[in-house]
Amino acid sequence: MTIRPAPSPPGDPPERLRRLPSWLFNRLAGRSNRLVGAHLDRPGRRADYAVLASLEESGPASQAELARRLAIDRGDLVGVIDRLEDDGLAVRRPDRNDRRRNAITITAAGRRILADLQHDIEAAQEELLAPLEPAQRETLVALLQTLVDHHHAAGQEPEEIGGRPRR
Amino acid sequence: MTIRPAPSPPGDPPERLRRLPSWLFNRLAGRSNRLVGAHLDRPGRRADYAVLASLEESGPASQAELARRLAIDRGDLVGVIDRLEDDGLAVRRPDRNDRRRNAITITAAGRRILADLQHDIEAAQEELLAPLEPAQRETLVALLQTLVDHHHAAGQEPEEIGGRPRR
DNA sequence: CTCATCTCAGGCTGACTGAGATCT
DNA sequence: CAGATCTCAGTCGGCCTGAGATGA
Repeated sequence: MTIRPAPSPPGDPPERLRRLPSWLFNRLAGRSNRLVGAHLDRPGRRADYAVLASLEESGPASQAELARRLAIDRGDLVGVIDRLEDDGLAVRRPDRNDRRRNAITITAAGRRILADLQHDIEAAQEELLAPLEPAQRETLVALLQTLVDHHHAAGQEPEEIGGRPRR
Repeated sequence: MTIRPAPSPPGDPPERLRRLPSWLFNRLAGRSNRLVGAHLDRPGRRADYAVLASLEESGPASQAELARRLAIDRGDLVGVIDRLEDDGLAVRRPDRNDRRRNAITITAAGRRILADLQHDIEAAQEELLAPLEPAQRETLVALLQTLVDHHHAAGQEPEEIGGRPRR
Protein backbone atom coordinates (compact mmCIF):
# COMPACT_ATOMS: atom_id res chain seq x y z
CA MET A 1 0.00 0.00 0.00
CA THR A 2 1.07 3.57 -0.33
CA ILE A 3 3.34 4.27 2.60
CA ARG A 4 2.53 7.86 1.88
CA PRO A 5 3.02 9.61 5.21
CA ALA A 6 0.05 11.58 3.97
CA PRO A 7 0.36 14.94 5.67
CA SER A 8 -3.27 15.73 5.00
CA PRO A 9 -5.54 13.10 3.49
CA PRO A 10 -8.33 14.71 1.44
CA GLY A 11 -11.30 13.97 3.69
CA ASP A 12 -14.62 13.19 2.08
CA PRO A 13 -17.13 15.89 1.20
CA PRO A 14 -20.62 15.53 2.68
CA GLU A 15 -23.04 13.43 0.68
CA ARG A 16 -25.34 16.40 0.23
CA LEU A 17 -22.63 18.25 -1.65
CA ARG A 18 -21.62 15.20 -3.61
CA ARG A 19 -25.10 15.11 -5.06
CA LEU A 20 -25.45 18.84 -5.61
CA PRO A 21 -25.06 19.80 -9.28
CA SER A 22 -24.19 23.43 -8.54
CA TRP A 23 -21.42 22.36 -6.18
CA LEU A 24 -20.10 19.77 -8.60
CA PHE A 25 -20.01 22.35 -11.39
CA ASN A 26 -18.07 24.74 -9.20
CA ARG A 27 -15.52 22.13 -8.20
CA LEU A 28 -15.02 21.05 -11.79
CA ALA A 29 -14.76 24.61 -13.07
CA GLY A 30 -12.01 25.25 -10.54
CA ARG A 31 -10.22 22.07 -11.47
CA SER A 32 -10.62 22.90 -15.17
CA ASN A 33 -9.06 26.29 -14.71
CA ARG A 34 -6.09 25.00 -12.77
CA LEU A 35 -5.57 22.27 -15.32
CA VAL A 36 -5.85 24.53 -18.35
CA GLY A 37 -3.67 27.11 -16.64
CA ALA A 38 -1.00 24.49 -16.03
CA HIS A 39 -0.99 23.47 -19.68
CA LEU A 40 -0.89 27.00 -21.03
CA ASP A 41 2.30 29.04 -21.27
CA ARG A 42 0.89 32.24 -19.94
CA PRO A 43 -2.11 32.90 -17.77
CA GLY A 44 -5.02 34.86 -19.17
CA ARG A 45 -4.78 32.89 -22.38
CA ARG A 46 -8.14 31.33 -21.77
CA ALA A 47 -10.13 34.25 -23.09
CA ASP A 48 -7.70 34.54 -25.99
CA TYR A 49 -8.53 31.03 -27.09
CA ALA A 50 -12.24 31.72 -27.04
CA VAL A 51 -11.88 34.91 -29.05
CA LEU A 52 -9.50 33.46 -31.61
CA ALA A 53 -11.60 30.34 -32.05
CA SER A 54 -14.68 32.44 -32.66
CA LEU A 55 -12.90 34.63 -35.19
CA GLU A 56 -11.51 31.69 -37.11
CA GLU A 57 -14.81 29.87 -37.12
CA SER A 58 -17.14 32.72 -38.04
CA GLY A 59 -14.88 35.35 -39.54
CA PRO A 60 -14.47 38.98 -38.43
CA ALA A 61 -16.85 40.27 -35.80
CA SER A 62 -17.49 43.33 -33.71
CA GLN A 63 -16.51 43.34 -30.04
CA ALA A 64 -20.13 43.44 -28.98
CA GLU A 65 -20.87 40.40 -31.09
CA LEU A 66 -17.94 38.53 -29.61
CA ALA A 67 -19.05 39.47 -26.13
CA ARG A 68 -22.50 38.05 -26.78
CA ARG A 69 -21.21 34.86 -28.36
CA LEU A 70 -18.65 34.13 -25.70
CA ALA A 71 -20.56 35.54 -22.75
CA ILE A 72 -17.60 37.75 -21.88
CA ASP A 73 -18.13 41.22 -20.47
CA ARG A 74 -17.75 43.95 -23.10
CA GLY A 75 -15.52 45.98 -20.87
CA ASP A 76 -13.19 43.11 -20.14
CA LEU A 77 -13.10 42.27 -23.83
CA VAL A 78 -11.46 45.62 -24.55
CA GLY A 79 -8.37 44.50 -22.66
CA VAL A 80 -8.31 41.10 -24.30
CA ILE A 81 -8.41 42.59 -27.81
CA ASP A 82 -5.74 45.08 -26.76
CA ARG A 83 -3.42 42.23 -25.86
CA LEU A 84 -4.22 40.26 -28.99
CA GLU A 85 -3.42 43.32 -31.09
CA ASP A 86 -0.18 43.98 -29.22
CA ASP A 87 0.87 40.40 -29.92
CA GLY A 88 -0.16 40.67 -33.55
CA LEU A 89 -2.76 37.90 -33.24
CA ALA A 90 -5.74 40.01 -34.28
CA VAL A 91 -6.39 43.45 -35.70
CA ARG A 92 -8.99 46.11 -34.99
CA ARG A 93 -10.30 47.78 -38.13
CA PRO A 94 -13.14 50.24 -38.48
CA ASP A 95 -16.30 48.64 -39.86
CA ARG A 96 -17.19 50.39 -43.11
CA ASN A 97 -20.91 49.69 -42.79
CA ASP A 98 -21.21 50.83 -39.19
CA ARG A 99 -18.57 53.20 -37.98
CA ARG A 100 -19.42 52.59 -34.33
CA ARG A 101 -17.95 49.13 -34.64
CA ASN A 102 -14.51 47.64 -34.78
CA ALA A 103 -14.22 44.69 -37.11
CA ILE A 104 -11.90 42.28 -35.29
CA THR A 105 -9.98 39.98 -37.61
CA ILE A 106 -7.65 37.13 -36.82
CA THR A 107 -4.17 37.27 -38.35
CA ALA A 108 -1.97 34.50 -39.73
CA ALA A 109 0.04 34.62 -36.51
CA GLY A 110 -3.24 34.37 -34.63
CA ARG A 111 -4.14 31.18 -36.45
CA ARG A 112 -0.79 29.71 -35.56
CA ILE A 113 -1.13 30.55 -31.88
CA LEU A 114 -4.68 29.25 -31.94
CA ALA A 115 -3.41 25.86 -33.07
CA ASP A 116 -0.95 25.81 -30.18
CA LEU A 117 -3.62 26.79 -27.70
CA GLN A 118 -5.92 24.15 -29.15
CA HIS A 119 -3.29 21.51 -28.56
CA ASP A 120 -2.60 22.53 -24.97
CA ILE A 121 -6.24 22.86 -24.09
CA GLU A 122 -7.06 19.46 -25.50
CA ALA A 123 -4.34 17.95 -23.36
CA ALA A 124 -5.94 19.58 -20.34
CA GLN A 125 -9.34 18.10 -21.27
CA GLU A 126 -7.75 14.70 -21.42
CA GLU A 127 -6.60 15.02 -17.84
CA LEU A 128 -9.89 16.51 -16.79
CA LEU A 129 -11.92 13.62 -18.19
CA ALA A 130 -9.34 10.94 -17.49
CA PRO A 131 -11.60 8.63 -15.48
CA LEU A 132 -14.33 8.51 -18.15
CA GLU A 133 -14.70 6.18 -21.10
CA PRO A 134 -15.15 7.73 -24.57
CA ALA A 135 -18.87 6.95 -24.58
CA GLN A 136 -19.29 8.52 -21.17
CA ARG A 137 -17.49 11.63 -22.31
CA GLU A 138 -19.88 12.02 -25.21
CA THR A 139 -22.85 11.59 -22.93
CA LEU A 140 -21.46 14.13 -20.50
CA VAL A 141 -20.73 16.74 -23.14
CA ALA A 142 -24.18 16.28 -24.65
CA LEU A 143 -25.85 16.84 -21.29
CA LEU A 144 -23.72 19.87 -20.51
CA GLN A 145 -24.48 21.34 -23.91
CA THR A 146 -28.18 20.93 -23.34
CA LEU A 147 -27.92 22.90 -20.13
CA VAL A 148 -25.67 25.63 -21.50
CA ASP A 149 -27.86 26.07 -24.58
CA HIS A 150 -30.95 26.29 -22.44
CA HIS A 151 -29.55 28.97 -20.17
CA HIS A 152 -27.76 30.81 -22.93
CA ALA A 153 -30.99 31.16 -24.86
CA ALA A 154 -32.90 32.12 -21.73
CA GLY A 155 -30.53 35.00 -21.24
CA GLN A 156 -28.44 35.65 -18.18
CA GLU A 157 -31.30 37.01 -16.09
CA PRO A 158 -32.28 35.15 -12.94
CA GLU A 159 -35.36 34.28 -14.97
CA GLU A 160 -38.04 35.45 -12.55
CA ILE A 161 -38.36 33.41 -9.45
CA GLY A 162 -41.97 32.23 -9.46
CA GLY A 163 -44.30 34.31 -7.32
CA ARG A 164 -42.33 32.97 -4.38
CA PRO A 165 -42.51 35.23 -1.32
CA ARG A 166 -39.22 37.13 -1.10
CA ARG A 167 -38.70 36.20 2.50
CA MET B 1 -25.57 42.08 -44.31
CA THR B 2 -28.13 40.76 -41.93
CA ILE B 3 -30.52 43.65 -41.33
CA ARG B 4 -31.29 42.07 -37.99
CA PRO B 5 -33.18 44.72 -36.00
CA ALA B 6 -33.08 42.54 -32.91
CA PRO B 7 -31.49 44.60 -30.11
CA SER B 8 -29.12 41.89 -28.93
CA PRO B 9 -29.88 38.26 -29.66
CA PRO B 10 -27.58 35.93 -27.74
CA GLY B 11 -25.34 34.91 -30.62
CA ASP B 12 -24.06 31.36 -30.78
CA PRO B 13 -20.79 30.33 -29.20
CA PRO B 14 -18.24 28.69 -31.49
CA GLU B 15 -18.58 24.94 -31.91
CA ARG B 16 -15.16 24.40 -30.41
CA LEU B 17 -16.28 25.94 -27.15
CA ARG B 18 -19.60 24.15 -27.23
CA ARG B 19 -17.70 20.88 -27.16
CA LEU B 20 -15.10 21.93 -24.61
CA PRO B 21 -15.76 20.43 -21.18
CA SER B 22 -13.70 23.01 -19.31
CA TRP B 23 -15.64 25.83 -20.95
CA LEU B 24 -18.98 24.16 -20.32
CA PHE B 25 -18.08 23.66 -16.66
CA ASN B 26 -17.17 27.31 -16.31
CA ARG B 27 -20.38 28.50 -17.91
CA LEU B 28 -22.46 26.23 -15.72
CA ALA B 29 -20.61 27.16 -12.56
CA GLY B 30 -21.34 30.80 -13.28
CA ARG B 31 -24.96 30.08 -13.99
CA SER B 32 -25.19 27.96 -10.84
CA ASN B 33 -23.82 30.73 -8.70
CA ARG B 34 -26.17 33.36 -10.08
CA LEU B 35 -29.10 31.00 -9.67
CA VAL B 36 -28.23 29.94 -6.13
CA GLY B 37 -27.51 33.55 -5.24
CA ALA B 38 -30.93 34.59 -6.52
CA HIS B 39 -32.66 31.96 -4.40
CA LEU B 40 -30.74 32.75 -1.25
CA ASP B 41 -31.63 35.60 1.08
CA ARG B 42 -28.14 36.86 1.57
CA PRO B 43 -25.06 36.46 -0.53
CA GLY B 44 -22.11 34.50 0.79
CA ARG B 45 -24.46 31.89 2.14
CA ARG B 46 -23.07 29.32 -0.22
CA ALA B 47 -20.09 28.43 1.91
CA ASP B 48 -22.33 28.46 4.99
CA TYR B 49 -24.44 25.72 3.52
CA ALA B 50 -21.44 23.55 2.81
CA VAL B 51 -20.05 24.00 6.32
CA LEU B 52 -23.36 23.44 8.11
CA ALA B 53 -24.15 20.39 5.99
CA SER B 54 -20.80 18.87 6.81
CA LEU B 55 -21.19 19.54 10.51
CA GLU B 56 -24.65 18.04 10.63
CA GLU B 57 -23.63 15.01 8.65
CA SER B 58 -20.36 14.14 10.35
CA GLY B 59 -20.49 15.94 13.67
CA PRO B 60 -18.01 18.47 15.08
CA ALA B 61 -14.81 19.01 13.14
CA SER B 62 -11.73 21.20 13.13
CA GLN B 63 -11.42 24.02 10.66
CA ALA B 64 -8.60 22.27 8.86
CA GLU B 65 -10.73 19.17 8.50
CA LEU B 66 -13.62 21.20 7.13
CA ALA B 67 -11.28 22.94 4.71
CA ARG B 68 -10.07 19.59 3.38
CA ARG B 69 -13.56 18.12 3.08
CA LEU B 70 -15.10 21.10 1.39
CA ALA B 71 -12.03 22.18 -0.58
CA ILE B 72 -12.31 25.65 0.90
CA ASP B 73 -9.20 27.66 1.72
CA ARG B 74 -8.31 27.55 5.41
CA GLY B 75 -7.89 31.28 5.53
CA ASP B 76 -11.24 31.97 3.94
CA LEU B 77 -12.86 29.51 6.31
CA VAL B 78 -11.91 31.69 9.27
CA GLY B 79 -14.27 34.39 8.07
CA VAL B 80 -17.06 31.93 7.35
CA ILE B 81 -16.89 30.45 10.85
CA ASP B 82 -16.75 33.97 12.29
CA ARG B 83 -20.04 34.80 10.60
CA LEU B 84 -21.65 31.52 11.60
CA GLU B 85 -20.66 32.16 15.20
CA ASP B 86 -21.92 35.74 15.12
CA ASP B 87 -25.26 34.46 13.86
CA GLY B 88 -25.34 31.70 16.47
CA LEU B 89 -25.38 28.94 13.87
CA ALA B 90 -22.17 27.27 15.03
CA VAL B 91 -19.74 27.50 17.93
CA ARG B 92 -15.97 27.36 18.18
CA ARG B 93 -14.74 25.37 21.16
CA PRO B 94 -11.19 24.39 22.04
CA ASP B 95 -10.43 20.76 21.25
CA ARG B 96 -9.44 19.02 24.48
CA ASN B 97 -7.29 16.40 22.74
CA ASP B 98 -5.39 18.82 20.54
CA ARG B 99 -5.21 22.38 21.73
CA ARG B 100 -4.18 23.68 18.31
CA ARG B 101 -7.64 22.92 17.05
CA ASN B 102 -11.06 24.47 17.31
CA ALA B 103 -13.90 21.99 17.46
CA ILE B 104 -16.66 23.53 15.35
CA THR B 105 -20.15 22.43 16.31
CA ILE B 106 -23.50 23.19 14.70
CA THR B 107 -26.18 24.68 16.96
CA ALA B 108 -29.94 24.12 16.99
CA ALA B 109 -30.38 27.43 15.20
CA GLY B 110 -27.80 26.24 12.70
CA ARG B 111 -29.85 23.16 11.93
CA ARG B 112 -32.90 25.29 11.36
CA ILE B 113 -31.10 27.63 8.98
CA LEU B 114 -29.60 24.65 7.23
CA ALA B 115 -33.08 23.36 6.44
CA ASP B 116 -33.99 26.73 4.93
CA LEU B 117 -30.82 26.83 2.87
CA GLN B 118 -31.47 23.28 1.74
CA HIS B 119 -34.86 24.26 0.46
CA ASP B 120 -33.66 27.33 -1.42
CA ILE B 121 -30.70 25.53 -2.92
CA GLU B 122 -32.84 22.67 -4.14
CA ALA B 123 -35.12 25.13 -5.87
CA ALA B 124 -32.08 26.57 -7.62
CA GLN B 125 -31.01 23.10 -8.78
CA GLU B 126 -34.44 22.61 -10.24
CA GLU B 127 -33.98 25.69 -12.42
CA LEU B 128 -30.45 24.72 -13.25
CA LEU B 129 -31.42 21.28 -14.51
CA ALA B 130 -34.79 22.30 -15.91
CA PRO B 131 -34.25 20.96 -19.43
CA LEU B 132 -33.21 17.48 -18.28
CA GLU B 133 -35.38 14.45 -17.57
CA PRO B 134 -34.99 12.74 -14.18
CA ALA B 135 -33.00 9.88 -15.68
CA GLN B 136 -30.68 12.33 -17.42
CA ARG B 137 -30.15 14.19 -14.20
CA GLU B 138 -29.05 11.01 -12.48
CA THR B 139 -26.67 10.19 -15.28
CA LEU B 140 -25.23 13.68 -15.18
CA VAL B 141 -24.71 13.70 -11.43
CA ALA B 142 -23.09 10.27 -11.55
CA LEU B 143 -20.63 11.40 -14.21
CA LEU B 144 -19.82 14.62 -12.37
CA GLN B 145 -19.26 12.68 -9.15
CA THR B 146 -16.85 10.36 -10.87
CA LEU B 147 -14.79 13.31 -12.03
CA VAL B 148 -14.87 15.17 -8.73
CA ASP B 149 -13.96 12.05 -6.77
CA HIS B 150 -11.10 11.33 -9.10
CA HIS B 151 -9.60 14.80 -8.82
CA HIS B 152 -10.36 15.16 -5.15
CA ALA B 153 -8.45 11.98 -4.40
CA ALA B 154 -5.63 12.98 -6.72
CA GLY B 155 -5.17 16.13 -4.71
CA GLN B 156 -5.38 19.64 -6.04
CA GLU B 157 -1.92 19.62 -7.58
CA PRO B 158 -1.58 20.04 -11.33
CA GLU B 159 -0.48 16.42 -11.15
CA GLU B 160 2.83 16.67 -12.96
CA ILE B 161 2.64 17.36 -16.62
CA GLY B 162 4.53 14.53 -18.28
CA GLY B 163 8.09 15.34 -19.33
CA ARG B 164 6.53 17.77 -21.79
CA PRO B 165 8.93 20.57 -22.80
CA ARG B 166 7.92 23.69 -20.90
CA ARG B 167 7.89 25.75 -24.05
C1' DC C 1 -34.34 61.39 -29.59
C1' DT C 2 -33.36 56.65 -28.83
C1' DC C 3 -30.39 53.06 -29.12
C1' DA C 4 -25.92 50.51 -29.94
C1' DT C 5 -20.99 50.47 -29.63
C1' DC C 6 -16.52 51.11 -27.57
C1' DT C 7 -13.87 52.66 -23.76
C1' DC C 8 -12.59 53.68 -19.03
C1' DA C 9 -13.15 53.66 -13.94
C1' DG C 10 -14.38 51.40 -10.11
C1' DG C 11 -16.41 47.81 -6.89
C1' DC C 12 -17.16 43.04 -5.31
C1' DT C 13 -16.33 38.37 -4.69
C1' DG C 14 -13.82 33.91 -4.68
C1' DA C 15 -9.49 31.72 -5.07
C1' DC C 16 -5.01 31.99 -3.76
C1' DT C 17 -0.22 33.16 -1.37
C1' DG C 18 2.69 34.33 2.49
C1' DA C 19 3.71 35.00 7.08
C1' DG C 20 3.28 34.70 12.04
C1' DA C 21 1.93 32.63 16.59
C1' DT C 22 0.63 28.46 18.89
C1' DC C 23 0.80 23.75 19.76
C1' DT C 24 2.03 18.30 18.86
C1' DC D 1 13.34 19.94 15.44
C1' DA D 2 9.51 19.18 11.75
C1' DG D 3 4.79 19.60 10.99
C1' DA D 4 -0.15 20.95 11.90
C1' DT D 5 -3.44 24.48 13.08
C1' DC D 6 -5.52 28.99 13.16
C1' DT D 7 -5.33 33.76 11.93
C1' DC D 8 -4.38 37.96 9.26
C1' DA D 9 -2.84 40.62 5.19
C1' DG D 10 -2.62 41.19 0.62
C1' DT D 11 -2.87 39.83 -4.42
C1' DC D 12 -5.20 38.49 -8.67
C1' DG D 13 -8.75 37.43 -12.00
C1' DG D 14 -13.65 37.17 -13.20
C1' DC D 15 -17.89 39.46 -13.14
C1' DC D 16 -20.61 43.43 -12.70
C1' DT D 17 -22.11 48.64 -12.73
C1' DG D 18 -22.03 53.20 -14.33
C1' DA D 19 -20.77 56.84 -17.28
C1' DG D 20 -18.99 59.21 -21.28
C1' DA D 21 -18.12 59.90 -26.38
C1' DT D 22 -19.28 58.57 -30.95
C1' DG D 23 -22.34 57.17 -34.40
C1' DA D 24 -26.77 54.62 -36.54
